[in-house]
Amino acid sequence: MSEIELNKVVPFFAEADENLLNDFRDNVVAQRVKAGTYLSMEGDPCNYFPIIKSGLVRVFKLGSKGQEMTLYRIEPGQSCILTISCLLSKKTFPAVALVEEDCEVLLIQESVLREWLGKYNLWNQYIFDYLSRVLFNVINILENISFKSIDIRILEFLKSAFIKEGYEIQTTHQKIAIEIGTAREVVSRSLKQLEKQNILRLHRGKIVVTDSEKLQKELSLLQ
Amino acid sequence: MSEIELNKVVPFFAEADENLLNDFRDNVVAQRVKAGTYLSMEGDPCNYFPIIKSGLVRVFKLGSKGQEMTLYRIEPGQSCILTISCLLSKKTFPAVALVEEDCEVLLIQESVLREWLGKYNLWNQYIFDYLSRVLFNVINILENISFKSIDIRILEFLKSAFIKEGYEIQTTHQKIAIEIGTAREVVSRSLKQLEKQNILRLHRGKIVVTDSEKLQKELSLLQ
DNA sequence: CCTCTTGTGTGATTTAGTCACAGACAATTT
DNA sequence: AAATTGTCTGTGACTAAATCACACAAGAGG
Repeated sequence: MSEIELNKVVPFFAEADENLLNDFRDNVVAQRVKAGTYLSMEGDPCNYFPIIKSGLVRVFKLGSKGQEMTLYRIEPGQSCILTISCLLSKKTFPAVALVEEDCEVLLIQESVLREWLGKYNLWNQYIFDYLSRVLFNVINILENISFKSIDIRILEFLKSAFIKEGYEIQTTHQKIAIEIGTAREVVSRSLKQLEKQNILRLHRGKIVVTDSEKLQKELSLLQ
Repeated sequence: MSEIELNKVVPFFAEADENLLNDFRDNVVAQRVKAGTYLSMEGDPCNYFPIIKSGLVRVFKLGSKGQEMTLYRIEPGQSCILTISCLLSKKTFPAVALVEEDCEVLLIQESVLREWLGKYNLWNQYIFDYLSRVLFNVINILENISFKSIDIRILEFLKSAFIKEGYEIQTTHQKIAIEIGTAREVVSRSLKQLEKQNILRLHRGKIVVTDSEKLQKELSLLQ
């Protein structure tokens, strides 16, 4: 893997010295993984530490009746922080990691990871940074679930989806349910209400925002 | 502070070298804090990194209507991992830290913390360890809230309280509610049911377990 | 013994989650 | 073009949990 390529994928390599770069090149195994495959299931032992070079992975909790609760996503340049925690504390993986978009994954062996943690401070920082980011994220999810109403959570989801995708939001009610941690029917009913308020129009696999200001107003009204 | 004292408080100092120990002695400020004081509130900036030498601190999320949701507790030898994350990522504290039992707190300045992270690997490990422990804990709370019924969560609380305290559990319904993240009335009603099943007897500020086997049986029946 | 604070009990109501289906839409096959 | 299939959406009925609004009880301190 060329140096230029590395820099693009993992930002912190821009600051890395020769030793770390060489070490990285020598010890990393690249692998392609198709969308739909499970990188790990609840209870799996962790042997390799993965960095996502391209693609998208969703990490979520699975309930006994198939309910899902998204914890975080891994984007290019990021890594699965739960895997690191598991590797270092010798626990098993406490969630499910599912590839959402075809991935190129860089794998690093446990022993190598440990060695690098002792050797390279930059490496420590990189991992530390993601670990606290995920912790903040999970605490935020906990806050949403504990203290905010379904209506607010759906409006917030729509708002951020609107910012990312624009007026046409490509998603299903089921997918929204998984993101905000509730049941599909609940999402359907709440969306129907918003349609009656002329904030949006519902279609199969698509939501069209018709009045983004009203959406914003409704949100600030409720919270 | 003597070396012997340090070892007792923070286990990893047993393995520390002279440099770290000296550095620690030179840069740490000890402070006493009374039960009931708030170490930090939501949105506070973090300036010092605290290690709890004695006492007990509860870190929790506070909802808009005063609802509380315990995230984790800090026991002697442990530190407030959220504070570290905040210090290093320059975010504000995302929760409330309340002293439950009188504390002796060791304070370390941000600049010193950063220096040590670069210098001492043991120090990195210590922080890393707590960070992932809290992350696992918060994910576990999330799982409980999302997927488990109130009855199960109360039975699990009682089980672990029984293991810690024995047949007489000194607590209030409100405190249980805060621990498992629900409302006081919900706890009262569920406990009343358990009393009707002759699993326990309710008193003011105290719950007496009368049939621990039945408690265990009920728990395995439900989950 | 009275007063005040803190803790508990309970009905009524609202919100959210679960269960059980009925259709609806779109892609593919016949 | 019609039939088949899988996925997505809508909705009523029911259950679980949270919220609201009190009444009352127990114990601490004067």
